[in-house]
Amino acid sequence: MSSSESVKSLTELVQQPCPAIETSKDGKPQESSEPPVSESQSTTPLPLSGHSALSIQELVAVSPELDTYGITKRVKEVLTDNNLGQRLFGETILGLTQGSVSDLLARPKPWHKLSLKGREPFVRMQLWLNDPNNVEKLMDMKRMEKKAYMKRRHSSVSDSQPCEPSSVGIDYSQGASPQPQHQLKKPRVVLAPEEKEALKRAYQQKPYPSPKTIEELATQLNLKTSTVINWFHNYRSRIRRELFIEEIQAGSQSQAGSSDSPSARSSRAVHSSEGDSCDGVDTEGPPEGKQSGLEVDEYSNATTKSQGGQAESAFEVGEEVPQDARSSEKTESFHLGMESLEDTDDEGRLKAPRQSSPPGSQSSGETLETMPNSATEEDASTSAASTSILTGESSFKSKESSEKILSVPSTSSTLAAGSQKANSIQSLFSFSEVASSKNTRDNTLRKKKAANLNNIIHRLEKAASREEPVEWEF
DNA sequence: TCCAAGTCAATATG
DNA sequence: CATATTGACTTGGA
Repeated sequence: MSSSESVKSLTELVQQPCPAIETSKDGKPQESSEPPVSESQSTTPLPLSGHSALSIQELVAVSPELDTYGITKRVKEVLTDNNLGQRLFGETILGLTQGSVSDLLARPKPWHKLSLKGREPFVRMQLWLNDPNNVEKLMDMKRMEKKAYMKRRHSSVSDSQPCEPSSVGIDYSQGASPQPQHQLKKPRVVLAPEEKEALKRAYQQKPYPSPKTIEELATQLNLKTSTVINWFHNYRSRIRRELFIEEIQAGSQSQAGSSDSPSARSSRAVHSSEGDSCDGVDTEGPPEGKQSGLEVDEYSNATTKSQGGQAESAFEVGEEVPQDARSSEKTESFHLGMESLEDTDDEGRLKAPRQSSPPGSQSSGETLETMPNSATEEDASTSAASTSILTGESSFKSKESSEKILSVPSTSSTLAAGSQKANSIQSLFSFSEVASSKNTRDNTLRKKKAANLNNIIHRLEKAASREEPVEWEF
């Protein structure tokens, strides 16, 4: 019964552009003339109480499309203007930790790409922005926190505080920790730059590595399998996200007005809307150059660029590529160069802080043990690649080349079926940047896009296994 | 099972 | 101190 009505009012509440805050510089074009729906029921701060959570979810369910980018922008303004931190805001208003808030504010995903759960924080933020007392409330919280802190400092008694989890063992050896026996702490794996590089390279060749491949990678990098798996998951989704924000920014700029329903891509067959951009093609971004055209013509760009890819061909043909590049066979082994780490040695790190020692034996390490400087000094030309993934492998500018290798070498074996078509598709994209010798640094962006493209290709291939893919038009 | 999306929480950086 | 990054975990969908 009340549903329809309450829903409506709630919706309006959410939509409201936040009249209170004076920070609204840009001001939204749409001003709701409706006086605030004094529905009150408070602003339900957090799930703490428990009785409010529900309403939020309902709200999310009926919420109109929100401008996530705009919301985060305003939130950031308000927070900085009032010297309020993300931690406080996150914990108090969103019920999230500082890190999550930071991430959310820095890289909001477009509304239409968010799940119900993912929309929740944005609805909360909007609600908060609409609350005339938002800042004050937070300030109060801040004060209270400070007070509590001070109190604690002066008297360590603290009756209402369990005194944290510290205590306990008091003195641990801390230094040696000879045997891995205290799993309670888990050191938190920190991948070395070289390891990340190797993984990225592996990703570019195979965004979705098979279990077997993952095993190999793990072994060769001396990482736990789960770490490799997690890394791929995280990398994939983070790359995807990077593109999202581009999408948002680009969108908000060029085509502002118009109907507010950017979402609905409504692609006939593909709901996945992965299409979010096949634009991936590099957008040549001069370092920090502010210029850049935020046009949406990237597509044209893409096409143009793609054809320039012949340079790549040279690469393909070049036998430089250590063996199997084109004839891999069963043992798909890739070669990820460790990339010379500049001059500075490198040896040391090998023993990263993690103690990866799978239960039981294992020790397949063998060759890769400590390969860094040892072999490969420069022989590379031939032998090297054969086995270890991490070998220095410096046969040639691996850096650049490998970065845009995207051409899944042979591998016809794996995806047999749709592979062929996929190949053609790939050819369409073959980027290949010719000389990028200039700013070799910072191709990160390009790299990411390329990676994403590969990702997309992979999906297409998968989807293609069903029917004739030839239709794709980009 | 795999994957993606959200998060957490440790740690890096500023 | 604050904010940013990132490996791992959780949840929910095929």
